[in-house]
Amino acid sequence: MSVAFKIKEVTAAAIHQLYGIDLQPNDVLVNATKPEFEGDYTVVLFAFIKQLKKSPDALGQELGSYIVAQHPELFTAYNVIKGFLNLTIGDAYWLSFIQTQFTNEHFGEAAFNGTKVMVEYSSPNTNKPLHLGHLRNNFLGRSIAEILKANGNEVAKTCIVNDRGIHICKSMIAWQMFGNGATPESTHTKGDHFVGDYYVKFNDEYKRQVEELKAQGKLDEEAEKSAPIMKATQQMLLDWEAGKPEVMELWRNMNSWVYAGFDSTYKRIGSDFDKTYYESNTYLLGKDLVETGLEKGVFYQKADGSVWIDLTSDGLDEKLVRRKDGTSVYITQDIGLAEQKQKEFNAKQSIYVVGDEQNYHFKVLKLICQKLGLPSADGIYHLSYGMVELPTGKMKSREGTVVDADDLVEEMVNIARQKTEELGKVKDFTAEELEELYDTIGLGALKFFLLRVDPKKKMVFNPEESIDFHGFTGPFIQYTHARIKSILRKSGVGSLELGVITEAQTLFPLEKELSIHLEMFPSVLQDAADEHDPSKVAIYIFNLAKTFNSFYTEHSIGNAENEEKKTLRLQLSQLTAQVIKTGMNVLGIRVPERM
RNA sequence: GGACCGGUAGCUCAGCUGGAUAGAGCACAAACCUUCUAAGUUUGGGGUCAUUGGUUCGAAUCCAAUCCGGUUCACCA
Repeated sequence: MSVAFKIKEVTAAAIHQLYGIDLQPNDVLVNATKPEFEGDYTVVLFAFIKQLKKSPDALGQELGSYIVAQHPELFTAYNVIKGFLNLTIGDAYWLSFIQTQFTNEHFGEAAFNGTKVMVEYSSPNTNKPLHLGHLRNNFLGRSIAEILKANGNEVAKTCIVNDRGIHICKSMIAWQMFGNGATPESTHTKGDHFVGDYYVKFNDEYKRQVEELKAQGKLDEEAEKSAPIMKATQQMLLDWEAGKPEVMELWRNMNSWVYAGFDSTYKRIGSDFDKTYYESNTYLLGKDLVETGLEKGVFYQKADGSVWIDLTSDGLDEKLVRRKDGTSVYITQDIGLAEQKQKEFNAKQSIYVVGDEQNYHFKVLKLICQKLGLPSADGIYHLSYGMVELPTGKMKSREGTVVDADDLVEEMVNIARQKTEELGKVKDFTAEELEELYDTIGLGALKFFLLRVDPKKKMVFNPEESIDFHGFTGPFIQYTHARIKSILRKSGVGSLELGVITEAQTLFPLEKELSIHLEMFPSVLQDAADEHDPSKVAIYIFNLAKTFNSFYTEHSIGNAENEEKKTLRLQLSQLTAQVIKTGMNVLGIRVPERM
């Protein structure tokens, strides 16, 4: 349990004892004490003064003296300023904390709690390669899965591949028209890029045909509808649904190229899945649930045969769940898939990592599942994240303003290579070790950049300015880790064989500050899981690294004033490195031993 | 038009269950490597927290209105 929470408990208990008022620990507001005041943690008293009819100062004095007297093992002093009760934690507490945790490689992680959670993420279309937006999705999904694991959950990662539909047929048609039998192998192109190029070709040709028809005097809408290439694409979708052999073969071929491309990108960025669903297998799911819904009176049928649900009483609209031709729509498939996943995994919570433009969709999905009384309903959680935008606005594939995932990863790794070479600190590394280091740093910079921002918020990426390697960045934290490891190596101690601190000693401010930061780690991990927000971890780790670097600059570790101090500082360093490693790992970022 | 999200330093972002003088990083100006990794540290300048009103001991945070930006409300997925 964290000290901050203990203070809440102790304060609530004290108020109960002294004034007979029952409080929950979380009714007590506890903050870190501002640096300009004496103390470590501050209890904010204003909330209680009305109820207790006491002046803030009197209440603070009474509470402070009571709490300190009751818990001498924890507190050594208090002071009251205005309505703030500042408490000082004794050095003995921090020393004991460091002493008991510095060898704990799982510090911060919770014990297995038996809860099953599903995380669905990535979910690409097979008509074009991954871009920066997908990277945010993949990093978020992977990270939230790791954060949940660290909090004791059993996590299953899933992916739904959107491998069918009109957009896939567009690439297929364009390949038939312009491909001349080319393949990724024959053109030495990565499969997903190869197929994506035909998607672009489709759009170019389509635009050309529309212009041509308009020049012949047709109206916009008519031209768009009657363009031969669009008609051919629509026919192809019908042929696909009918299972026409040559269309199926082309479809399988093109998808296999895309999958090969995706696989190599996934491998590089560290995305993996316990189970992959393909929409071509799941798009018919949910049909039986439409019948169920009709029987239960949750859905209703219109005169033309289409089936709807009326959500106006929930403040939403009417929503179609089955077309008049009897085919199902997106939401119906999703309901069906939710049920299928529920049957397969029986998870308590099912997290969907999907962009915020689908907020409405997931609201509706959950609502419909609840109205149908499905077991999956209450576990549905939409982890909604904002778009990654360019300074000029949204990325648009049609306007060529998309930041390609593979290109960006490559660029980041190249920058890492260049900077590492300039600094020249790892000249003795083998070629393989160097490549691994460049990957670690380049991808670390990229992942940290995308994860350090609150997922809910949209964010801006400027391709003109490369992602930084200084300050609030992945490499800064990786560097701090490598630096600590270097110190530990030079001090000639193995990780588990540091001495015992026996004497009570006085902590310097930065030693204490570092201890306080370290002690917060478990509650930060828990908070990140509760909020589904990896940025909490990113921000925390950054502040920890910054605190360590100040501590490092101020105090010598290997040549400390005496053996006691040396032992303490080595233990502090060791635990800091451990927390950085665990924290970065849940973000999906590796930390090097040297850089 | 309805619903939802956002607007904090030149830029990118924290802070939002109301609490002490609103914080980081980048950029800018300067200082610090014969001793543990300078991808570092320290210092400085930089703010009408979109606007207006309200709630109260106290508002960047809550409420209302307004302005600006975004998303969504498809027999697309």
